[in-house]
Amino acid sequence: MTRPILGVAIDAPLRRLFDYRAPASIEPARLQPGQRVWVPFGRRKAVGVIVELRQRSEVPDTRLKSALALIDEIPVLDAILLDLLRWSAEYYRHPPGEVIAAALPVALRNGADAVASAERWTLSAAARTGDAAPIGTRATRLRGLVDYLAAHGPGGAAELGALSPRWRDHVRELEQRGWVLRVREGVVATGTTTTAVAREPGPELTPEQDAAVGAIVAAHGCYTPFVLHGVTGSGKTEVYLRAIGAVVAHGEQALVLVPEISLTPQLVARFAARIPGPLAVLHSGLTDTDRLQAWRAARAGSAAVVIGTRSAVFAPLARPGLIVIDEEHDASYKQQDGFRYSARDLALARAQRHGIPIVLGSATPSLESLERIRAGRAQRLDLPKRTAGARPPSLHLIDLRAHADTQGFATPTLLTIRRHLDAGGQVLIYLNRRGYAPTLFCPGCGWVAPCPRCDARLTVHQRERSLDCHHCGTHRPIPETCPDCGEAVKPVGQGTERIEETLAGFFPEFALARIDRDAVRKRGSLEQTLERVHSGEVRLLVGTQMLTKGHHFPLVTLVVVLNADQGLFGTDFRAAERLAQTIVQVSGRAGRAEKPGEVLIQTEYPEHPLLQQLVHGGYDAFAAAALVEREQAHWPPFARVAVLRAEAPGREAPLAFLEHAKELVATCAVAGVEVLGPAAAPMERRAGHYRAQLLLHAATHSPLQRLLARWVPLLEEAPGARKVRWALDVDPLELF
DNA sequence: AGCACGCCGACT
DNA sequence: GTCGGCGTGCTC
Repeated sequence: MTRPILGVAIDAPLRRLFDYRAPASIEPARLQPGQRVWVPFGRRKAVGVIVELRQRSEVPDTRLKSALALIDEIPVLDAILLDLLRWSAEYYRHPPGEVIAAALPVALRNGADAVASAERWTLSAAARTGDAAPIGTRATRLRGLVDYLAAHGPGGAAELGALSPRWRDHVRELEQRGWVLRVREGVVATGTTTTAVAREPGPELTPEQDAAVGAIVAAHGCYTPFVLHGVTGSGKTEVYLRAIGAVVAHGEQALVLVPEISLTPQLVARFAARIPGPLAVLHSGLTDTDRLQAWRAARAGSAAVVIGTRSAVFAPLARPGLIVIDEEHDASYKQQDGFRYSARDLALARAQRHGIPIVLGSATPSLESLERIRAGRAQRLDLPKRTAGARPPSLHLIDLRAHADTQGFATPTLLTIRRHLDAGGQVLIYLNRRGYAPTLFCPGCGWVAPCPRCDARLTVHQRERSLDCHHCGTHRPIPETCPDCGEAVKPVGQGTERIEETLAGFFPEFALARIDRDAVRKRGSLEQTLERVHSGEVRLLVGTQMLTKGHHFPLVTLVVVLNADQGLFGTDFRAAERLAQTIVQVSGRAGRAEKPGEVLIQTEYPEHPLLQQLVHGGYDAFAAAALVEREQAHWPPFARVAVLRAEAPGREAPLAFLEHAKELVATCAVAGVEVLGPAAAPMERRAGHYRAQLLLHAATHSPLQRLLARWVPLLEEAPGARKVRWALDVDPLELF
């Protein structure tokens, strides 16, 4: 076999592979796709991943360079992962090097060793034959190390460290004098595993849980997608734990994906207490070293369970047995910049390639997943009842037009809060708007404080005494008076900070806490607040979305949704789905223990069909109706869409680029793809950039993919493509 | 993305 | 006279 050509992916925004001659020193038989290589790239050195081995290259011989060195013997990407990543790069039309980079820990992207190794020291041949430089008579520490190595053979940090506190200095000195040699040896990676704790026995399963576990276990070794629809408190996690337990008992590994916000130490502790084996954790808060260790433990198979956020979908697994996606409807599974992949969709593709079952769990399954069930592409598992006899909460709509409104609260709402507090219950108030007030207003001339860099208003933060833009981070002091007319300005509207103040005025005798990004900014303050809530000290809890994810509040008997209307008339086809999910998720915080829960939803549109369906038929009724609407309107999951977004410092450039892009669609000669726009984004200016987008719509996957394959290369060449920042989003979560 | 080349403004 | 601004081009 002659020196092959390597098709190499390099972490650069270029939609192609780069061809290199194999390194001269490497036997061709050692080369495999998935290995990393050092390559000369432009005027620098880069780490690349071999994607293909070929005999020929289209690149002229004169321009072809040789790879410098092979980094791995064992590929960092096995055949299945590499295939998944190649498919992803095509599907999302994203540069292959960036796609592969997304799948590897930073340390590996920079050339670190993929195999865990340990340093050991051994006596050199020179030391044995007496040729080493002499050690002085007073250097007893050095002598002691040499004697130890002579008596016991090679030693590592643990053994040598026991001999002397400054052993590293001494060993270095011995190395310099030629007495010892350093050797690296591969070891089994142990990774970021939690310390072993006593395994707790699980609770007894309900018949529904038992049936769900049975179905998942029976699918062992076969690609079988399950959608586990379990109402809040029905014990989804228990189902995961049992199914994972069975997989681990088979000697296989489970991969568990969770939304960013819910990967808390408590969740990890719960898994650690129940899984009979080491756990590797992968999330964005880890150091590069920790990530590398967890990655190694996953690949070596020493981690029985790998639990992580979005990017953990690419974690290597020595013996894959099961994939679990918790809260599969959660938006954090879709990467919102760069390589815009859906970890949920890629996990399905991965499970299929491995031939293993996958569980998508949620109390509010995405319409995509519900349609997957209807079309027979997933098996439904239901947990319709709460465990421990807890009853589902009752939902009531409060008509904001029919009742007096006191600083955001309708009178019946205040009376109900009073009733629950007097009965000893805990009350949770949900408002998805942090800060004190969304606007600073001048009653004299009508001026409102604008963000200088966005088409948005600045939010008043009373405690910080600042005006903040929640879109670009602009931060400035609150003016005393109107800059236009000089009159005194005042905050208008409600944010969580103001709601906290209002409630403190209404119910001064009850302890109050707020949970939102501002209130928990300090490290550990979230834990402290949660502790005060769980102890029952706090009686009124105000918060944003942060409250609805991953936290359980068993003492809460009343949940109030202050304003449901923001999502009711959204321009996005997913607005209704998101609102329903939010309401159901926040409602699920009520009445988890033996106390029955009550939920009040304040709205100006109590007759709105979405709210009526939710209140009277629950999430299932809502979802069924929403799916009918989606089908009639030809939106996903009954159609495929992609969005081309562009932004630039000037207003015209993005629109001009998208207009040109639209004309290029026609030259691609692909039937069955409709182009809508271009249109400015609803908030056109953000952080000083003007934004616009173009929507592509097709009935099915294949014409859209055929078009994108021809279109995106044209976009890269297009004049004006360098004047804007553009990005393609296939299967976007948000249209605007 | 990096990195270099290249051509016009305010400074030692 | 140079240091340095960011436009343009290239990476097997």
